[in-house]
Amino acid sequence: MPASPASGLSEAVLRPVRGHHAFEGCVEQLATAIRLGVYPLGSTLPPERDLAERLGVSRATLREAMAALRQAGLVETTRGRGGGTVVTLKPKTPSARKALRMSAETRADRLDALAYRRIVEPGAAAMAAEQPLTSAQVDELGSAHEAVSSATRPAAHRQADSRFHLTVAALSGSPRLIEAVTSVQATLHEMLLAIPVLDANIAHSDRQHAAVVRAILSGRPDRARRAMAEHCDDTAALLRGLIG
Amino acid sequence: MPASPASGLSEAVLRPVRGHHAFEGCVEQLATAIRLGVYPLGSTLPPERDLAERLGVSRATLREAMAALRQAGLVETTRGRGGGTVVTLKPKTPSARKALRMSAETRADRLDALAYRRIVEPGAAAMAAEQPLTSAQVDELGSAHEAVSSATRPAAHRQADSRFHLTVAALSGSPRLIEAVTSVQATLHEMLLAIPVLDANIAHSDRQHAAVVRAILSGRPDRARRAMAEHCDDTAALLRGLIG
DNA sequence: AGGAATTGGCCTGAACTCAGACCTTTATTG
DNA sequence: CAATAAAGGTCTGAGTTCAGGCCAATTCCT
Repeated sequence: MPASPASGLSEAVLRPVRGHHAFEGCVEQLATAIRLGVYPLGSTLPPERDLAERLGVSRATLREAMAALRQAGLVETTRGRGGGTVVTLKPKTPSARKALRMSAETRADRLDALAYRRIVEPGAAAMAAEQPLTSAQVDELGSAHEAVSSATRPAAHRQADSRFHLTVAALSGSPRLIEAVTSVQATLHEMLLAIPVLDANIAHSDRQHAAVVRAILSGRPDRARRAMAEHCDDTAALLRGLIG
Repeated sequence: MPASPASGLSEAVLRPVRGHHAFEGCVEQLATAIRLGVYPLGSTLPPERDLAERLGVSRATLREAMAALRQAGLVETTRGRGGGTVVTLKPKTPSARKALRMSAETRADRLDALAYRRIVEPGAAAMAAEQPLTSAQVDELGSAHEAVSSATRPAAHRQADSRFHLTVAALSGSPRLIEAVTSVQATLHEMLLAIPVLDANIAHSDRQHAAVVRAILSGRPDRARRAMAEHCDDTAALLRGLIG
């Protein structure tokens, strides 16, 4: 052995130090947040200076990203006090179109996202159930859940669903988990846009959401984990049919 | 409320698009890999061109990072065919020193790492147990485990332990999980260096490792998850005492 | 009405990063 | 011994990003 490390660890452990240019990363994060409904239609994004700081990027770079979003029609900007950047993107309606053209890499990445989700989202639910929640947090969870079950149009339902999952993750209080769930939801969202919405699936999904909420509110980590795991499994089964 | 999104999701979801400069990121990843034992003392790192590509960085940038590692005494470089960069850092011996001076942020981050670990490592173990393993992978797992239990000096034991956990993660086959475990092990490693090594702890830990290995080799995901969860809990208990 | 505050728009010089070509050193191979 | 291959060492010009200050528009407060 030529002094190189024994195993394949080397290949597995080293990861790109940063995938793309800074402004592309900003575009991606903001566009994802908008599409997932973190910033719903009509809401105003935080001021540029705040966003830049939060994204760890200079204002110049952030503004490049904003320009891209503007040009892509996701947002509109007005100046002056009380002005800002408002979301104008209408959520897309899921449909069963071109779900087929997919490179092997994309396919593998999506399967990985499903497997990863199966681990982090139940974990997040369990952790949320362990936390002592403030009444504001209880309200947030309640309204996030309410928004999903009362959404009528498929597009709105899709966004509300993402928001619900992100809300659960946020309740866990773990920055690492929140990031994990956010990135996994971004991938998931893309996949879900490619399948038609069936009422039966929605009703089923809502029941599972309700079970998760109950478990979290009553402080039962294990039950929350199992409920979320089941939910992930069912969604994954639906999606795996699509992509593989 | 001024049209800004209702919840605290906004603050939670947006994360720095990249923490630092590219070359700092490279230094960090390589130094971590070396300290965790991915590249043990005396081994040769991959050629610069390979490393640069794997880290997604230009060779110029990678070389800056290498220069930093060289200056810090972690590696030495020789030219010509068969040359390269070899690891010269001797693993540090754990000891109970200055574990006290710690900012509130650091403390919170470490607690988060422990909580996150409790979710991702058991998940990785379960996933590894689900995979059909090649005989090469079986060997890798075996020798990683063997290295831990047969290590005599505390410093070597520490590295072997990290390698063991990374190996389990690598067997899961999920890039996202591997990254999660790597980053969590980096933080954990720092913490573990600050506590003294007790033979009783090591023996206990080794028994748990063995249980994890058995469960993975016999293809029992649930058992693997529980075994790893128990192991994480015990380590965490040890560490939480240290950091408050 | 007038001033203060908030917000996006813009500019500049310095620092960082990239891609790729080319050079030098050293070991292997024929 | 000469040729080749494999590795690190160096250079250059272009593109990105940064920090921070200043400007312009608009609303809020007195």
